[in-house]
Amino acid sequence: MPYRRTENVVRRLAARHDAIIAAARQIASEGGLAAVQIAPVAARAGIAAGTVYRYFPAKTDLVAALLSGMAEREIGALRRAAAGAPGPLSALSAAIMTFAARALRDRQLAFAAIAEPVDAELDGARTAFRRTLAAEFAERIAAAVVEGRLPEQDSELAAAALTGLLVEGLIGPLAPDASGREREIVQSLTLTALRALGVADARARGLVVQTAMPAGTS
Amino acid sequence: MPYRRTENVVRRLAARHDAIIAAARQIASEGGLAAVQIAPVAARAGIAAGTVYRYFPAKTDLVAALLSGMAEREIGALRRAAAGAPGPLSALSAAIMTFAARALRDRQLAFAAIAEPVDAELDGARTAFRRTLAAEFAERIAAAVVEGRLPEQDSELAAAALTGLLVEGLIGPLAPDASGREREIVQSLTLTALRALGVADARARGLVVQTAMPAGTS
DNA sequence: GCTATTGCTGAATCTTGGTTCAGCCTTTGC
DNA sequence: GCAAAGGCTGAACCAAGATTCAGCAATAGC
Repeated sequence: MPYRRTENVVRRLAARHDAIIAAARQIASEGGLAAVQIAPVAARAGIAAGTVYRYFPAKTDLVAALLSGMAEREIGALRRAAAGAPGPLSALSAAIMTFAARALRDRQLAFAAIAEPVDAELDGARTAFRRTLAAEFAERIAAAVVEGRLPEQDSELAAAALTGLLVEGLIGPLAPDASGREREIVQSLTLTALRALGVADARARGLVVQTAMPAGTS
Repeated sequence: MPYRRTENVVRRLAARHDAIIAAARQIASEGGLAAVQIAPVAARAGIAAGTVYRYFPAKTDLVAALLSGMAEREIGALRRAAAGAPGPLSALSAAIMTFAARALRDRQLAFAAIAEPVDAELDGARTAFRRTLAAEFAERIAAAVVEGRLPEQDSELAAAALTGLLVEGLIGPLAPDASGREREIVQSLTLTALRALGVADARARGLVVQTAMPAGTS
């Protein structure tokens, strides 16, 4: 019984799996989710179209893998940003600003992941992303409410509204052209977002200023 | 030269034109924009599929007609609601509440018109709707800012954010189930929206209370 | 080098749904 | 009732793109 799937092969398979997702991400970043088609992804990954199906049972699964990976990194970034904050309110503020800044950094990709119109099958994967994001916000809102730093409110509803506010203001079709004034937009929108949640004087409290447009990776 | 397109025929043609749009609206209201397909629309309108193309050059045009009609009615409703208000702030508040209440009344249709994922061709028609709505809000925000009733802000950006806030809170995939508590959600979201724009004490000022969930038509 | 096993290829197939059009039907004006 | 001019029909056509699969290639173990 020759051929026993050696360590070597396993590594190669895993690498290819990741290469496919990476190719999909690149393409999404350039042309949106609509451009994520099997043939181009395969071409970019340097394999044949049929091979994709040895790694993902259907295109939906590929997209789901791509998006869940992104969601994970995104949530991680929010948490890291919030972790250093002294209180629930500044943690929330940091999370909001981080999300905003990152979304503007790769707007096309963010649009693809969150807002771009796609057909129903893919939308499931997409909604999961949105839901994850909103859940993260909801938790922080609830925490701030409990500690009396925010007025009483339905944290789920508020988180949904917050997500919509940020998405539409940053990356939706109505969002203004941000090139060159990213920082201004991030600050302005964060201010609006915090006001929506019930922070009357975010600026005065120094919740909005301490930002740096991250330019790094991940 | 017989057949001269009599008044009678013209009426019938116009009626059929409207019937097609009406059929499309019904179907969208039941199954979303994705369900608006030529064959079902034709069937519901009582005509053959090919006939639709005698009235609309392409499906996109049918959808555009449907949406622009809806947008017109929607904007009209907002304006009527705002017209009776004593000042720019209460006009804005009335517009927001009206939009929210109407959206919840036919959520599926509102979702189809504003938020449902669709493919790119249709999205143009859809974005127009959204843009119209945001423009209406932007104007009212700008007016309130000029009169010093709202803090200085970029009214375009604020309007985009406001639209996103309302859409996601009311009809997007993250929106909570509203059945039975429409009024509560409308009020809560309006409060949040007004806070976002810089109204610290909307409730105290009586900007949020005077509502009636409209149950009528149009 | 040989063979069993697995991986890869990419052209052919399928599916979905918009769009077309040759032929039939209806209306008009006489 | 008749001819001309549209209008209507719906089956056939087409395009896009996901998915399949028979044949070829590579690898492991000997």
